Amino acid sequence: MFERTGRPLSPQEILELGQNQADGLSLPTVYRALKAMTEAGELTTVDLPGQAARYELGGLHHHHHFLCEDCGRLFDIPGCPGAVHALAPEGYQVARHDLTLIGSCPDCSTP
Amino acid sequence: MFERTGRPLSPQEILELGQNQADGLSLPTVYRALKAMTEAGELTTVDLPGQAARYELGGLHHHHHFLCEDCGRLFDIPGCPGAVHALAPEGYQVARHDLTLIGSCPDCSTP
DNA sequence: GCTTTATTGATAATGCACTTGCAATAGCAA
DNA sequence: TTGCTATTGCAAGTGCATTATCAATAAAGC
Repeated sequence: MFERTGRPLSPQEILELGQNQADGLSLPTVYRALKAMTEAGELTTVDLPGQAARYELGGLHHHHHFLCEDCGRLFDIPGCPGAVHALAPEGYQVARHDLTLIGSCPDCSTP
Repeated sequence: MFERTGRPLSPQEILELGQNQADGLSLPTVYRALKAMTEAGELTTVDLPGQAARYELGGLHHHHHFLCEDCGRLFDIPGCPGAVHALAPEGYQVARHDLTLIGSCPDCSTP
């Protein structure tokens, strides 16, 4: 019950991975484990619009995500354009930000 | 039935605005109008994770959004850090990107 | 003024992600 | 092995945004 694939996984993906790995695994069990691990700080949540949330290991460096429109997978991408907070107009206090690149991953862009 | 408040509105917000403006307005009507106007290209959709979608006028310049965690409202912010696409690692083809700043709007940060 | 058509509102239904209740199973100590 | 506790799977249930249904009302045409 550990996710080391290097990219954020959705509950469905976790379910399928778990089922492939010999043990039968059910969706409620996935959600129960995710909830427990998130509360324990081991995982963090990555929310996407209109889709199920993804989960990745907590304590990672600040980074952003790449969403492949073809396969629906989400990837971590390192780095961050520094000037982001300066975009906020006068009076807006920025606590954090969220950047997602959308396109095709290597697997899907070179068929 | 036109939204010129200068920021993206959720169906709920549109409903409340419409109801305040003399006419009784119902949620199905809001969704019907939004669907028609979106298909006609007059509106574009702004999806947020875990929340109802927002709608804003189509044909605006490239811009991003600011989400106030206190009041839940979404605002337009001009500009864009140019170097965004360069963040993608080798092999990832970026079609577009999505940047959201999260924090407190002027109304909420100075009570 | 009266019939036909379109639009609206109220309500119920759908789809989806996620959660819960509960019986069955696994793990483990004695 | 026996009995107890914790975890699991299954199936049903929640909550929410969105959509369909359909009668009623408003607008348009005659």
